[in-house]
Amino acid sequence: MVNAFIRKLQGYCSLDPPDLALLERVCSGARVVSAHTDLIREGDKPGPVFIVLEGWACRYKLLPEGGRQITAFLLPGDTCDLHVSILQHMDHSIATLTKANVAVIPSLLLEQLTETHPGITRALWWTQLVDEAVLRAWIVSLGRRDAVQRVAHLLSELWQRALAVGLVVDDILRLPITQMDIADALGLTNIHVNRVLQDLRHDQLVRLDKGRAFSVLDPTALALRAGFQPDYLHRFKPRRNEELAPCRPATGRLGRSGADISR
Amino acid sequence: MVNAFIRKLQGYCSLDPPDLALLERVCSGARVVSAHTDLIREGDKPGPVFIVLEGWACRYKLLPEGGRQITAFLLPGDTCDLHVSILQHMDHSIATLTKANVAVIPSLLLEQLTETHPGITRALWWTQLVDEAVLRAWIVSLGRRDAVQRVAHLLSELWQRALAVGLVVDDILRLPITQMDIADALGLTNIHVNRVLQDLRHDQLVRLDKGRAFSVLDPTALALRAGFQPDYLHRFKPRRNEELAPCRPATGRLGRSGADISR
DNA sequence: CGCGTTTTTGAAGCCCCTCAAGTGTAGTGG
DNA sequence: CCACTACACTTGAGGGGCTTCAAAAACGCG
Repeated sequence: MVNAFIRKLQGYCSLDPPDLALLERVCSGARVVSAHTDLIREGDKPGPVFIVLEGWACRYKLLPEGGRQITAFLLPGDTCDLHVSILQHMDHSIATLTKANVAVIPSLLLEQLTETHPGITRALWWTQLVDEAVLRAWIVSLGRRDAVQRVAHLLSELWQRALAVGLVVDDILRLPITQMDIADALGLTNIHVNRVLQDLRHDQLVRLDKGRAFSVLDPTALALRAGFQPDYLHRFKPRRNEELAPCRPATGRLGRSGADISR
Repeated sequence: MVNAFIRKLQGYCSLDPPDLALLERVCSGARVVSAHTDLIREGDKPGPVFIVLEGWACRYKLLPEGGRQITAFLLPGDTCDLHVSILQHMDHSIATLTKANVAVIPSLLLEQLTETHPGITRALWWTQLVDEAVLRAWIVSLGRRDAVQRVAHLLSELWQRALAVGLVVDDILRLPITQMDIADALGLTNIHVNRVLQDLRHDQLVRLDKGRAFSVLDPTALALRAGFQPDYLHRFKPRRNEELAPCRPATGRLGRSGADISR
């Protein structure tokens, strides 16, 4: 089976066979990292670029008061930023949530790679734009959705992203994360996340499995509940659950047209 | 006076005189846009790249139910993403908040520019990394800070960014935005923002001026109230208010070291 | 089996929202 | 100059969603 990183990139762009082979080789030197291990910490000098090949990780920031806010989940195929190395220090930490298989690419190597392979460069740009779009969607959830919608939206997003890298098997996505992780991602308490999940379970949208992992049962109904519109993930390859049609939001206060601005 | 965009880039990197002249020329064809005008809308096909030279703008998303969530404020010197043009459609809208002066750069021109001028390219990478860091800080605010801290943090961030482009005059930063805008940015109601601002005014941290604009009076105390740590803005040029020393947050649950991962 | 972690349940309370009204300010036109 | 309008800001009362605190049950791993 092709690795998750390549599989994800192919969801955005068509890559030439030579590019594919090159990426395959670059990722070959992966190493296993146990669960709950920091790959890099806030304040550290940025080092190599990480690519998660198996397992789950997250970006997070700690508050002076002791709280933790997760700002992104990294699934297999996800990377940390391309150009972090030009910064003096990390402004957030990255840690594994489960045992993970992580490719470690020297930033210099990646730089050379992008300079000589425009196809790969373009695919990486795409992933970065999607990462930013995900951050914005995260903000919308935290700012304007209630707890049920937040959980449903997060699960819907993870479902779509998991589909893209083949993490959904038998129509089931197993989430190897705790309710505490979800709470820290959504700005809630684990207690309230628990109650929300009970609601969703009662409505047959998710299920709690053995082994501290729950599954998404009905992604369509879940997306409906969340007000989830998958456009922002910017995938162009056909995906399942196409019935989640993008709906244009009602026009708001800022109604004046700016069409003439562009030209 | 040099334009805000160039001034901002110089806060990150040293640019050669020829690069400066080139940027100056690229920005010369700016146009005036009246307040509350969409530069581009969610769903639109991405067009040219905008650079705000004067005035304020914001990125925002509308919800199906009608709410608005602002995900970023664009100050003079700020741009929209470099590579948006490779996406099929915008996942968010960008609108002016005040009357603004906006440079409109064809994406093709910008592409050529970056291919031939590595210094400019590097500076633009930097701004993009900072934009992402700002998004993450935004998430932390929405997820883990109460209303007073959120407002104080936003004002502190805007203060620092305004300093970088010379928007702070006589130790005063005028914010030409409404309390509604702040509310839509912070996931609050305008009513509650109003009460929070009254608290901050009572403590002599901000002031309400004539002409629907308020000023930051005591940025140091404000930053203290917010738990604001300016590191994430990644500026290397000396800035004022250096007394806001970055403090390393307490180590959290994810304590295991991953130092050995990097090499 | 035993212990740490995670999940679950209950009760009390607070932060912020909703609804509703009222005040102030700027701009417009008679 | 003053009505008239539109918009932003302000104030109050009541309610709900989520938190905090506390403890028990369930699970998983050595």
